[in-house]
Amino acid sequence: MPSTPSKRSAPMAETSKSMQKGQQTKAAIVDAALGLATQIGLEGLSIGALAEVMHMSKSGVFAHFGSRDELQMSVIREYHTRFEQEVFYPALQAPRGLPRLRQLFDNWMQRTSVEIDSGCIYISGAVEFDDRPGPVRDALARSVQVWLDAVRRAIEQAVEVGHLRAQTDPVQMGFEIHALILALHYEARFLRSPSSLQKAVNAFEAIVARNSAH
Amino acid sequence: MPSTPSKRSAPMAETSKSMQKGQQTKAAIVDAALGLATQIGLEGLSIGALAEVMHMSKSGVFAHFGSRDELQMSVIREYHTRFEQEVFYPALQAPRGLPRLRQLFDNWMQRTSVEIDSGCIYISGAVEFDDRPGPVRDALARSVQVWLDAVRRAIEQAVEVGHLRAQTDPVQMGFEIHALILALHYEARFLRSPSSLQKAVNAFEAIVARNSAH
DNA sequence: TTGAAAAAAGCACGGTCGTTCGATTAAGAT
DNA sequence: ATCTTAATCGAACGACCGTGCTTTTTTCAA
Repeated sequence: MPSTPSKRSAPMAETSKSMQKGQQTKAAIVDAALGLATQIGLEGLSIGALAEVMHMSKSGVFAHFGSRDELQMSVIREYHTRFEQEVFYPALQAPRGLPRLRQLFDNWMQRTSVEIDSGCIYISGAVEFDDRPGPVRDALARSVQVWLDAVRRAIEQAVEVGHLRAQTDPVQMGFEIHALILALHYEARFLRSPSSLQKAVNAFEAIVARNSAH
Repeated sequence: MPSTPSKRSAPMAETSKSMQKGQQTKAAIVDAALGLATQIGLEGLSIGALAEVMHMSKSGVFAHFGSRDELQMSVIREYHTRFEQEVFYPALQAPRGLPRLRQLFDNWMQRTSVEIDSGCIYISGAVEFDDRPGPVRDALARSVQVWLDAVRRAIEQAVEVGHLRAQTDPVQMGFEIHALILALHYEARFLRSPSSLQKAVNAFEAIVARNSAH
């Protein structure tokens, strides 16, 4: 019977299908680690706490990764994958140009809204690793950059198809959109300020209007 | 001879003037602690490391605060004071309205630029404490809110004196300006993306233009 | 069903953490 | 110069950290 032994209900990359027991529990560990990391940050993520959640021994958990860095990078990879699945790919169904850009922002904001309760490791990780060189920082920065580049490309397409003015600076516009997400996260999650979501929507519409053709 | 025995050259609230030795070294400790906290965060700030910097024993440092929370809150208070001195008060010399708002943003951005090397505890602290209730979180959130309220008030004044359109939503505009600072910090400090400062300036001008009278 | 290989556990190590407490030194007023 | 008080030190505590080893358990195929 191919029932998954995972304790958490969140989506997992692969379940049991032609997986040895090892990879299976490793996936479950990464899943739990991601849950912990979004709440207390990548730095706050400890192997002991993770083992407790998994009902395993510390060394049992540790053996799957070999180092704390590898554990953190596994979490980053998993987060990257889910971000792609939830935010990026679904937006590709919208037509090129403004509709797709709008969909990307909507999905992004939707995800950020969820993360007001759970936290976002692209944001918390940036603060935790901005001064700490190493492989984890590199992996995180690369992952973020991939996403920001995707947003910029969507803006460029919107210019190409004539939805946005030709003088639109895609990098500048990407910066401004990214800023809205950061402020939404900050004001909603830390300051518990209500209606932050509406403010982000308003600001996005203003940015689009300013760069719109006609 | 009233020379200050402080090891660091950063500005200190009070030096020796009618200060017992205790308060004097406490001020020096807070000064050093602020320096550490801006680099590695309030959470990363450890009493042991602080004692080493101060050439003191752990317990000697600890005795001045009685708890780690009190140390962190002392750092927050000190940061608040310096932020006021460097960003807020100087801008009050500019005339009410758009000039003062511009000056506030300039000073804020200037400070953020410096903090691209040193870090900003209003930003790092937000992600460190967004899920951790307690007195430190409260002190930090209150301190941030005081500043954001000051920015909002400056916007309201700009509306009152007719520099900005009457339909301008000060809370909305404050959100958007705050967003630029967050993005500047994120992209410059974490992603090491160049010309982030110029992007923030451009975006600010666009926001002002959109809300300007005439 | 047996046996090799993989997974997990158990235990210990050196280290850092915040905090406590008693002893020791320095400071400031008389 | 003395004495009280404040400031600092030194050592220790329990807890948690990441990691390395060895042993036990589980898995999976022949």
